[in-house]
Amino acid sequence: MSAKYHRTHHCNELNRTHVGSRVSLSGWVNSCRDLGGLVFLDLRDREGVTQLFVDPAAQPELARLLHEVREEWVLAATGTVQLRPEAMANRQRATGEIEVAVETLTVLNRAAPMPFHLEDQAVSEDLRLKYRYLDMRRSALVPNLRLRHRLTKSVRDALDSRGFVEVETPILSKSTPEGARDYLVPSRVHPGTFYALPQAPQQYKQLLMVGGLERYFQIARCFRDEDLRADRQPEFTQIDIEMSFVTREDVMETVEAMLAAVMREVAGREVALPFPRMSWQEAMDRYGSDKPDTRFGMELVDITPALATTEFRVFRGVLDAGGVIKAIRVENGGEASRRQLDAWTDTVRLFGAKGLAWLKQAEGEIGGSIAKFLNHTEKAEIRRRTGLQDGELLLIVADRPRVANEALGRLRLDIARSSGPLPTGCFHFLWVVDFPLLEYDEEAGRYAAVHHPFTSPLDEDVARLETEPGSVRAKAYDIVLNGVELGGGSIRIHDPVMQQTMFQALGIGAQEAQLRFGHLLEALRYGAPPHGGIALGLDRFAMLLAGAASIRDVIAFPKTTKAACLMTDSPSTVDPGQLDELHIAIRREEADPEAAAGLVPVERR
RNA sequence: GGGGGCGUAGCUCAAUUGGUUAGAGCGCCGGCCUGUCACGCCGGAGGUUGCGAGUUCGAGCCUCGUCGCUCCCGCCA
Repeated sequence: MSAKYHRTHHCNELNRTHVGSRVSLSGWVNSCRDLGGLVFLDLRDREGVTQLFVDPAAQPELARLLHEVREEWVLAATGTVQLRPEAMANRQRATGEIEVAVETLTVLNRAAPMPFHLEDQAVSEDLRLKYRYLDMRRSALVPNLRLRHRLTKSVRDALDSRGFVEVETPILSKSTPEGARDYLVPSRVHPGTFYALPQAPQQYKQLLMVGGLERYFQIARCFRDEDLRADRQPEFTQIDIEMSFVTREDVMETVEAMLAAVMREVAGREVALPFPRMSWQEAMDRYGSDKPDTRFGMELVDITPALATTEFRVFRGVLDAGGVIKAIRVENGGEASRRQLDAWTDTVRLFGAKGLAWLKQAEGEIGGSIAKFLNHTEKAEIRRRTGLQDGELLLIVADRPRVANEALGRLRLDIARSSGPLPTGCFHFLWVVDFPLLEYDEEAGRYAAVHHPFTSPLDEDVARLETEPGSVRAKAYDIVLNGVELGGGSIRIHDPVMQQTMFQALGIGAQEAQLRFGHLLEALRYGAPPHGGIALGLDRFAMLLAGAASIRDVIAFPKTTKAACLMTDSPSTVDPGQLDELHIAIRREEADPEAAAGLVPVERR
């Protein structure tokens, strides 16, 4: 009870109403200002900072102790709250009007000099990752983790109140051929076999529906051994949901209600329901993306009709090959420099576009890189379709629809982001529906599932599954927030025959289907209810709510883009004995004979 | 797998055309200081310029390779 670090208050609590009270605080030394005849010490805990005050004349032994004290030492202090002199109040802080006149001070722990300034906003990220526990003491990370906690709790409450049951599914799972690369875990007791870490609890949650659970959810850790991005980590968390006896509308309504509750509780915001819905085709046509950011305009305009009879060779070639000519109109773009246009050209080339054409208008006249190839009618028609005005710029890509859309979609985002911050505190939810069911994979020479192989086709498209598979749409839906894919789901196939048909369309033979998905196929035979669900990226959601630039900022211990943990230095080599037990031998890499021969220690850094 | 950016003191950065002993601020160590709040002032220590080759009379700077961090393309059912 009376431990020396017992606290009566936290460090963001005391104000003028506490003056005269005897209090105890514990925390870290944020800074210590020894003025010689006066000593101030800012004590910090997770809630805030309180100034401690010591008068060396009155307490010489305390002053001597404080002389030793350094940044980030851990202290417990007891003293009396006193008002600061009027002019000395710090209005920046909740506790700025008072200070604690110290009576006893205990050093709970010393601290080595910090590897970086905790207050320094410019510290490199690898250093922050190596000393994540110090990074956490700074202002940004802990509030993000607390926000994430509130988010998770709010999700649990919202789903619980709607009859959902939280169920844990196995982490040691089964490898499946479709989808992302698996993280594998070797089996000790079954030599030569492997578990896979789940990319998602997809099959388990469907089996829970067959099991009659009806409403399932899980805050589920998922693992994918693919290359990283600012919004992609090798392990991440999904809000995983599955429901029985539901249509797409039922799932979307449930998710909307949950998201509205979360937005209210976590962000204090009311969002209008239902969320807007847009077909995948419309999203691609208007925004060049299957996750459009609808916070701003600058939509893609199809100017193909204006150029249907063009004799400009480049455009003619594209049109004759079945391509399209699309444009975005950039307000205030008329002044764009050559250098800027070159940079934009590089951007569209990333997506396979051969080039970027541009037009601009000044004093009613259209000029630009391709102006001389267009006749008067074509220019007028382009102006009519795009609304081009003086001082504005038109960026044009002529290519296959997919290339033109994606290139301009990216350009649209880049230009919007570079021409000033996008509206903050603004949350545009959007459903994108009617995704294609299948997509032709050039490399594999077969169709692949756009969502996953358990996704149900639209009823009206089923007939085309075997004749024209590329045109079949899915009972799938993505939820998009501010241009970020927050989650996606679908109504699943619950008919074993349909599931077999789907595997066939994917080029998965009956034998392989049985080997990889036999458990699911069999389960569908025993009275599987119609069911569907969704999975939402918890990390991305937290990132957006926190206004963070990367999901690393809302994950306590994230990994680098090479999937390494700089703090624990994982992955790492293991004891040969461990490998023996797992029946695993490390193959020597040909590329580096010295390292393979063990002449050079393998190091990372 | 590919492309861009970055790598110099504990941290953040500088260093002219390739030229003498690689500097500054903060931090660290020592001292001074009665109203500070990233206190201030004086003094001091601190460097394998990520690593390895090469070019050169001479490399932090140029070339090649390599490692790490990061952004993007591919990839991510």
